[in-house]
Amino acid sequence: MKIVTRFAPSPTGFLHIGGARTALFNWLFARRHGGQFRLRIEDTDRQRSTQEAIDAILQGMQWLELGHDDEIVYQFARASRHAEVAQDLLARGRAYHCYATAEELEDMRTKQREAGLPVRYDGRWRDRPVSGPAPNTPPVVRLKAPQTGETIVRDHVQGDVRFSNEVLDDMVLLRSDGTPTYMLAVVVDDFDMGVTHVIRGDDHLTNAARQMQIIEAMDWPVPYYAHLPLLHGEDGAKLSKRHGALGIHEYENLGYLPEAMRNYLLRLGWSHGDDELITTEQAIAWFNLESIGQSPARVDFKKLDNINGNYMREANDARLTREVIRVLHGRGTVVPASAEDRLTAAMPGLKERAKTLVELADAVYYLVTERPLTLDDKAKTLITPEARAHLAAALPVLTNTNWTAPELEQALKTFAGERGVKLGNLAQPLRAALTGRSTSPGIFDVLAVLGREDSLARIQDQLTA
RNA sequence: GCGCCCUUCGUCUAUCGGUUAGGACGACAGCCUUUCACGUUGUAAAGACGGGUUCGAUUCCCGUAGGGCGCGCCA
Repeated sequence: MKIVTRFAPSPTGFLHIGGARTALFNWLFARRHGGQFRLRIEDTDRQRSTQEAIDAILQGMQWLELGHDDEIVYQFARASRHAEVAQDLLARGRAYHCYATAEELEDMRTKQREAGLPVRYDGRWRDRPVSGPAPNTPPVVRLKAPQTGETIVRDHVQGDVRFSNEVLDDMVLLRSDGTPTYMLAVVVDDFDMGVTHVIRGDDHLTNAARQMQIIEAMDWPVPYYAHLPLLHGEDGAKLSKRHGALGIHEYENLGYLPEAMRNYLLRLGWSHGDDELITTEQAIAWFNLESIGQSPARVDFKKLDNINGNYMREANDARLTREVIRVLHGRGTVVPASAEDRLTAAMPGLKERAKTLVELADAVYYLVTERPLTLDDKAKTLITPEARAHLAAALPVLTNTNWTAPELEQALKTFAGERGVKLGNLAQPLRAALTGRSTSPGIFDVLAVLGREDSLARIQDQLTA
């Protein structure tokens, strides 16, 4: 069987972390089986769907590198096909017109609530003879759902989930204005797109039962279902802006690498023994529905940071240089072209120390700023009169040393030994003078990357300051 | 209210009836060290509760509690 999965977001907001995970799982499953991963924009809610949201979703998926196959399906454009299916259902006697008004239904629900009864459509138009007087209001089309027996969703994550048909009411298929509802549209589109596996959030589990009723009324094949437990925020509460329901593009701005994000998202609900760092290639080889957990997970930025740090260290230096320059530009920082080579040269030492691109950008201050440097507070305290004396004395030694990290190290260690000063007491002031900060990559690497001229001048700056 | 789902360290998770309940993040402590990281060693840390089934339950069943989702002419 050719496997087809789909990601079907509604463009009423940005792509958040939960949606991104759903997209990832669908993508992985399709890739794993050499199938197709399709994208469908569920824009049938004309009031709330926006082009901005569509763009945000597309950009988010592009950033995550989750490429879809085939054309994007825009659900609204398929309204006439949906209506056609509704007519078909009507013709088969599996659906009927309902003339109840919104007010009437609201009234019905209120009464049901008050009486402590389950809130659902009571089927008041289900068996009315068509020959009766047609009311003035335009009707909706409702599914004539089975009233006895049960509908069983055979879910790959949740197992068999049984719903008594008594609790599922006759859902609206076509609104009074002739437009399709979500329930109908999903079923028709999934069928037309040849979707074999529906992988989506847990919040659709009950919908699955209702959708199955439509599918069965049409005699269509029921897809395999996999409903993913929802994601919660760090505090366990529902995902909200504070802790995770950020648009996925925010994670890009926060300085995360897409491959790290994928790894993190994958581990939220899916596992492969004790493996934590899982490359996308491995994920494609290993991904399966059986290993998806059944309980909801919380987002944890600490863990994300850690994973991102791991990927940063593995990342290519030239790439990180490009990325950090991009972040710097975003901040309005001017990066001289000459700094690019320095950045790349310093990258091995820099990336060891950063968990995100943002941290990386913070750390490259000394490479993209022209002297004289402005020292931060901690660095200032390192430049004591005694430190100045050490630096002054070291200057001629440095001047006469071959400018490579190993040779500089050798020279300065010897110098420190002869002077009877601990290397740290020399290295820290040196670090302050060269980088303007109290922390940086190894000081000999800093010297080497900065070069003789700039290094000596920066030290000189602190002697005369 | 009705229906459905979920419940192992603070967090993500492993375990597919028999383990000293494992790993990772985080925390704490040590080592390494020119700073910060990295790395490394170690410590603390979990089966919600109550019943069953079984020779034996974290694991299977039921109930309770807690959390979540759904119950629209929204998606």
